[in-house]
Amino acid sequence: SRALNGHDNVTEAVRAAVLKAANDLRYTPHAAARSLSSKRTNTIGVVLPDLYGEFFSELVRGIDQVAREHGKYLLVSSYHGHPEEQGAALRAMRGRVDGLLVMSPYVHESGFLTENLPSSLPVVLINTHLPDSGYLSLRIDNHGAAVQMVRHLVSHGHKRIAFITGPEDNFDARERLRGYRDALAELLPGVKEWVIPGDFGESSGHEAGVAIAKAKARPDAVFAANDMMALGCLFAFNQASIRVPQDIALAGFDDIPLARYVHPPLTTMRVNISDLGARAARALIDAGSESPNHNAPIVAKLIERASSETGARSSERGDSS
Amino acid sequence: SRALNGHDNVTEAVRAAVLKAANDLRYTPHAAARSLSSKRTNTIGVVLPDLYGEFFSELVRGIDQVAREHGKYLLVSSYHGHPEEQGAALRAMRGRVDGLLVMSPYVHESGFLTENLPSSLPVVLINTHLPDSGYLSLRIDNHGAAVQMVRHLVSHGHKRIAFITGPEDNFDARERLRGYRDALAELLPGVKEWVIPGDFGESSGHEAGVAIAKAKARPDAVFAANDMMALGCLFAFNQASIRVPQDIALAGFDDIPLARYVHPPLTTMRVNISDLGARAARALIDAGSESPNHNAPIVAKLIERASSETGARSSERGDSS
DNA sequence: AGCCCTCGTGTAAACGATTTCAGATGCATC
DNA sequence: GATGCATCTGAAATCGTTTACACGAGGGCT
Repeated sequence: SRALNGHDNVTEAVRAAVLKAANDLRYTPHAAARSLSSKRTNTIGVVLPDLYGEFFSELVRGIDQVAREHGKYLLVSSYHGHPEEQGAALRAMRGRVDGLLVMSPYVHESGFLTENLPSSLPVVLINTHLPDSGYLSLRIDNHGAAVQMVRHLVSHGHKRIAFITGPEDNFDARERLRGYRDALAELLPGVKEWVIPGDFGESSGHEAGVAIAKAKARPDAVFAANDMMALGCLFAFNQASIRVPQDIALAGFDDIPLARYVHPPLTTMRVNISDLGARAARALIDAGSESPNHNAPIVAKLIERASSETGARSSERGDSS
Repeated sequence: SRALNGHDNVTEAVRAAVLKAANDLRYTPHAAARSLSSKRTNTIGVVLPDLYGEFFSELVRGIDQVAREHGKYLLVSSYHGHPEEQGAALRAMRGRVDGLLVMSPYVHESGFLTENLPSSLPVVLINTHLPDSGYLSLRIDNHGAAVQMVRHLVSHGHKRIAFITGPEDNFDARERLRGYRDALAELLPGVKEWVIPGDFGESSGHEAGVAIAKAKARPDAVFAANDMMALGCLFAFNQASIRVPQDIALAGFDDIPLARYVHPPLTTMRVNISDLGARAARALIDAGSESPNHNAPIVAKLIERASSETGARSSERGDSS
């Protein structure tokens, strides 16, 4: 063991002999036994609500990158919205991992989470609303991003700005809504908010678009809490022969790959998700050393495209990825 | 242990007492210790070349789904094309997992793989070229899919069909090329093949498109070995004012989400990737019981869209996902 | 020369579960 | 009433490492 693990209290001659023997015998250490005695697993646990879609794919990719740099393995687990599965997943991590990355974007579960998070392991929360828990927590600055977008729309002269919300129990969605409201109150005092319910799905965006098309007084601009709803909305506008951006401006949130390719290309907020994952992983690995910037929220970047332009111009085609 | 693990040789009274005590103490079994003694980890290892992009995201999702149904955990590992990392990853799985799902789409490494795959664990290969290894191996019927696509193009009256290849050392790419050649030889004997090198990247597709645009005699149709290259090619055609499909038909492979949204929507081959992952996981879990259909290749489905239509028609907009 | 300290190596305890094995208890049978 | 058998429980071995500890040899110092 001493020879193989590179301890310094072993003669080079002996080490060479051991190494040769190990190689000859095709010896591979048994990870479970090693973990049991050393109390380290070299594995970090990742507990996510789902694995579907680009967001999680990118998140895991960022985590994986940092993990590999540090020689850590990744134990992933998704719970598909079932709290009991999430609890089971969290508890089953004991003895399996050295630390946990947990994402739980549901606002109602804060008690549940503190109940089930293992106390003995370092934990980093991702985009999870758990106030005053003492856990390290990384999040996207959804509020600031929404403010930024409203500011952009207002700067283009729009006054009546409608907002299509996400699911009520989703923390990101709430923060975006809050940003919309705050920005509106600050930039356009006296103008009433216009909030249309949605659920992040394309069809709910479509319904919202239909509702807007039917309204007697249409808004100048529509800000959807995510791109999929914005696309649904755009589709509804197309069907109703409402031109974007000439008749109505449209903006989304997430910058999904499609956003660049639709007609007109969609103005949206981009969040570097793999960076979010990478920073979370780094924060977990550095846990204890308390780098202060670990807690800084991830700021989103405004991606201006044709869907929010003031004049009608030609379409943009993005760079290839 | 007997009480907690539901063995039947324990009185209900005792079991209840143990369960209560365990609950009071917030006892959680230590996975490493359990694995060491029981020789089971309830974990399956997934070794992939990368985690980037929709393909791997979907693959992992399919695997995860089946794994969760069976109460298994997932240890994922990517090696980013570095064989030494891949070897290390494979060896480090000992004592960590009960079985391995391995994808290694490089044709040149067959010796390397047999060398590093742990002999003691059940292994299922995904889209990996390793002839006569005895391992269970699931693959996509790339050859058949390419044949199907060429058949489709030919049935629309195209005769001069160009093919943009993928990376030379990629097994999928090779199979698609082989399918193109075989179909051409069968359906259009005497017509010479037209193969343009590519590397699966959008820019290589763009270069191929530029080359085709410059050619004195253009092909009737272009079949790209994947959608990204087809999109690059489409972009080049747009720049050269070549109309698709009126002047030239275009087809891709993969059915990435974008394919439906570009102008014109792209004809392509769809592979149910999450199903591939799910079937691989199922095969691994059932390892030993030898269900014969485990080895059946995954067949791709032709998705006909406007980019290969004979007459110029209006664009299609797909259903929302 | 004797002492102490350092360095390297062999031995054994610990890690926390599962599982085998040996008793103990209770019940039925002869 | 003794024997046998089935059932449950307690003790101990086991899994494959790491690490603490003890021991012996060698070198520098007084």
